[in-house]
Amino acid sequence: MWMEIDLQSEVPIYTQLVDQLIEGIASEQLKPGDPLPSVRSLAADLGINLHTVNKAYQVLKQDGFLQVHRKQGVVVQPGGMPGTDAAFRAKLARGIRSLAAEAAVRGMSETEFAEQSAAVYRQLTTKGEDAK
Amino acid sequence: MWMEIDLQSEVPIYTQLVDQLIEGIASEQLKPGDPLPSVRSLAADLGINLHTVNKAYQVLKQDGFLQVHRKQGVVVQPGGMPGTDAAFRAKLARGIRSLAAEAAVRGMSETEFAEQSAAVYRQLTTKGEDAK
Amino acid sequence: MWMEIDLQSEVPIYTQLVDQLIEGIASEQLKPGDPLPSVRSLAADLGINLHTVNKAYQVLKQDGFLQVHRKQGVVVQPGGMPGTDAAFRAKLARGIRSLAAEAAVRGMSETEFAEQSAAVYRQLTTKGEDAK
Amino acid sequence: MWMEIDLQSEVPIYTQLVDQLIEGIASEQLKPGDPLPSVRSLAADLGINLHTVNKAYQVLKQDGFLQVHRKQGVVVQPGGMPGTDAAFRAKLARGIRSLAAEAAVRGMSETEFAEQSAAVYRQLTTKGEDAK
DNA sequence: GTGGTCTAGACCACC
DNA sequence: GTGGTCTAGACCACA
Repeated sequence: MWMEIDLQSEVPIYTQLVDQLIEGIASEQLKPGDPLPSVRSLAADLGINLHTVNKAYQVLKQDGFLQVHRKQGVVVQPGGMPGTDAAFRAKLARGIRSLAAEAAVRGMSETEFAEQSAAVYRQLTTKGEDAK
Repeated sequence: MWMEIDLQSEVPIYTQLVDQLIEGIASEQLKPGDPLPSVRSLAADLGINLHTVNKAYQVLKQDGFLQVHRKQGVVVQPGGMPGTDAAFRAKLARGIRSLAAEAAVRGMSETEFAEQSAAVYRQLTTKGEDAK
Repeated sequence: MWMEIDLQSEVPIYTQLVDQLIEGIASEQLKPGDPLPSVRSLAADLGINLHTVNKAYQVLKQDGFLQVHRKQGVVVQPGGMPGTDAAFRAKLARGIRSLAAEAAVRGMSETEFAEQSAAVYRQLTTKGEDAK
Repeated sequence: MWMEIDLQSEVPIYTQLVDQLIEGIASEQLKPGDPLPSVRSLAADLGINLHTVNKAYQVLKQDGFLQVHRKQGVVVQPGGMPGTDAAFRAKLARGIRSLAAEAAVRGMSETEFAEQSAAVYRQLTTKGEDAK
């Protein structure tokens, strides 16, 4: 598996997992319908507890990014991803505001900030190209 | 004081304080050298614990946004704000990556995302105009 | 066969089967004495496991809705259905209580709830009319 | 605490907790803003694990029935309960359909069924009167 | 073998 | 003291 966990990080392990799985979908390394490793095998691969993996899967299921089948395991949501609903836009605005404020204080200009945002977005969504 | 605390939020109170103080500096409602309320008075104003305010001030001092004098109290860093050092750029990239990935998955385009970033930045830095 | 299985559902497949067979009897699409498909053929039709179909049949046999003959196969109970015994009334009360409580909390009135119950009952028992 | 857990039941403990808490709100034994016991104390009271209590609280928080504060613990949602949204109406219809089908098969009439529904609803919402 | 549930015990951040 | 997170190990229902 192409995931990496930083056990020393202050950000919870399950959150790291959630982020990386979303990035995997964004970069099309994970496509709708693709199967994901079972909680047990992924936990073993990463050297963490299966409950931690399970929590990440539950969060993503809750948000509509994954489906958990009774027996076949976990798959990437096949029928289209959830859109930019109000909850997400609020979350996005909050996240950007916090980052933008500190960037502004540290002297980064509006265009620099916007370009940085665009650059990170582009890098993410074209990461999958390397794998081809 | 123009700060608002959401006790129900999942984000720690001291973090909300830190964010709002940084936003205050970004919008120039707080200028270099400006005095900040004492730990005691701010805590009383907001109805929160002394330790919580103190922690926020310590974090901001640590990052170089504030100066804490034993006797004269707390002031906004008078000698220029810290710049965009490597640590910040890393933190910024991480923050944006997480947001950008979810935005991409939810169908938001690169330009939409960049424009949203610019819009939030602009709104922040021009908020102070109202107060004039 | 007119049954539909939702593999993504959180409710077990065998429970979905049980429910739909009971609904079939309620709507008189299945009448006392009617033969049911063999475990093998139904499993094949629905693309599920033999054991799953078998478990559903066993549950229904246990409750007295079906008769399972070693050789002749499975038939809908010919000699009258079981009545509203104490066990069922308890199960019914438990089920309704859980639904009614959430309905009440969400602001649905008693009459609304009762009418919804009646409406669903009526829809079920008249569904068979279409097939005629 | 007025809750009772049946460890032998096939229904998960956390689900029993969820149901009873919703019933408590429906009967106004729990009013908006009321504090709930901490996960630790409730777990100790009921003789179960704190994680089990926590799961119940998380489910109810997710559905908007509870708020979890950082430190004051858990309280009943003060600002109005969630309404009868599409998700709930679907869940309600599914639940009633399953019960109504079996009731019909067992010979319970539509009016009996509707009256039983109304009776259970009324008993729930007037239970709080006893406590007065 | 899969996820779901439960237990037990631990450490941490927050306040 | 509160909830949040993580680990470890267990049993069960489902398929």
